[in-house]
Amino acid sequence: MAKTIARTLPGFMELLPEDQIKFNNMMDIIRKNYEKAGFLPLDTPIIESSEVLLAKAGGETEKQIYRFEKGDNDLSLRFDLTVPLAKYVAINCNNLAFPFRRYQIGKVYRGERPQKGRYREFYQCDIDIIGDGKLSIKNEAEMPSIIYNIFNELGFNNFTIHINNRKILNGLFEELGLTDTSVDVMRIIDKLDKIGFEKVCTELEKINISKPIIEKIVEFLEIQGETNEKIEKIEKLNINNEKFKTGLEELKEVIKYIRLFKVPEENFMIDLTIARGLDYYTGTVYETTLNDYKQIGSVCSGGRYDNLAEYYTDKKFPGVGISIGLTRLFDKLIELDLIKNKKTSISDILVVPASEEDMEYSINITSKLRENNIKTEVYLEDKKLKAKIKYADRQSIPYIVVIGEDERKENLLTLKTMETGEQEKLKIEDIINKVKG
RNA sequence: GUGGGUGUAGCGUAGUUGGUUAACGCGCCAGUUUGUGGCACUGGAGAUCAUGGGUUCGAAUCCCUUCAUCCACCCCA
Repeated sequence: MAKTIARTLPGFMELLPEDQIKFNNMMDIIRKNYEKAGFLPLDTPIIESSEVLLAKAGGETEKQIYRFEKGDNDLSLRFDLTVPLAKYVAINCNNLAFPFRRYQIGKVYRGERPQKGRYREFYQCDIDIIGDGKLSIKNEAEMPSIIYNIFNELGFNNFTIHINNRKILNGLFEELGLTDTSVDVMRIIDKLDKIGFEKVCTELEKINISKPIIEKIVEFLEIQGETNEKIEKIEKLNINNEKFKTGLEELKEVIKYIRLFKVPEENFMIDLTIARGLDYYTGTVYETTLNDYKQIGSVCSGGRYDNLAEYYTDKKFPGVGISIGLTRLFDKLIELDLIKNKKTSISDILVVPASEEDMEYSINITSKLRENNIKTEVYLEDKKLKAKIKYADRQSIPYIVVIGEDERKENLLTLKTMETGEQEKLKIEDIINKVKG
């Protein structure tokens, strides 16, 4: 029979068990930290009606969304977790306690040309806090503290959470008379870390921004110093624009509470150059970089938005959220060989019957070990002993228990530590203690 | 959507002034070792050189087609 060529679509991540274990470990850390801060789990369907997903029409999402028909239904795969959240809140707002703190970890889909670090299916790990009508700005300070805890636990210490407030930039643009082009200007500024000041200026010239104004923008973006210094310098500019002033006040308050949430000074900074491409952010915005690996780009981004569910309801739901693009993050970390090889096996012990006669006894031992919460596998195939041991080696299982005629007669088990090759005959209780310890 | 690169065993590559049986490393399987994995040694399996066509006495190598894939831009996580 002619066989079909087995292949995985480009842009889809598929891992070997060893890497999948590492991936799951990262996801567990993220989930644990989200729950530690009191966020509630949420899962929504991967498929939604196109009407709902595309309520906010236009632009890139429409181009990149996977859309299809099944019968008369016009369906789409979700391209982020925020839009489904908006729908969910609009439907369930009467049954939710506000502020609603939810986390969601799930796959999202984007039909783009795949390339380095860009996937068509990838995991997003989101948290959002949604207010009913109002939401305190203090929530915007809590987000960085959660980011801090996660990246700390993931084993990075040299990372920076960049913080800015969109109102500051928008206010500045207003003051400079750039109302029509502010979105474009924002997008160009967002590329600063990638293409540098010179090219940003060229790009700005291209969209007909005059040189004196470009100079003013650059001058503003180049403000340097420690957090408090920066705030002072911004204040000294005496820009008399309401939006700008509000933004600055908000930024000051967020900084104050970030400190209260115990984010160390070296792990956050005011960064006037981050703008974020997405248009729905209205206030505070965040990006997080690993400073030793800046080429990765932002590993966790988010911000404040004023009206989450505006396309589904008249009620106002302001919110703040962040998202970790886990698939891309993992991909980069693997590429840079940055994931510490803690443990790549699932089982702690492989029970190895020396021959078929030892099978019954071995299965009993396996059950006992499992009853004691030890992750245990038993090798059931009729193969040579060396093949059985090789299996444990391949799976990086740290211990094997060999059971043969001698062991059964003596009522002792041979425990072999794979890494050192040492082996000793022990009672099952001793093995349980040793492996657990 | 725009522009560029690349397709040779499972993976990574060598082989291009066209010349017999396509080479190497890793991996895989077996044996040396019938109660012991990694290391070493020995042997083995595995490739219609992406596809279709053309040029030629002769094509992995030159030309064209198609397909696949990668990178960059756009945009984003």
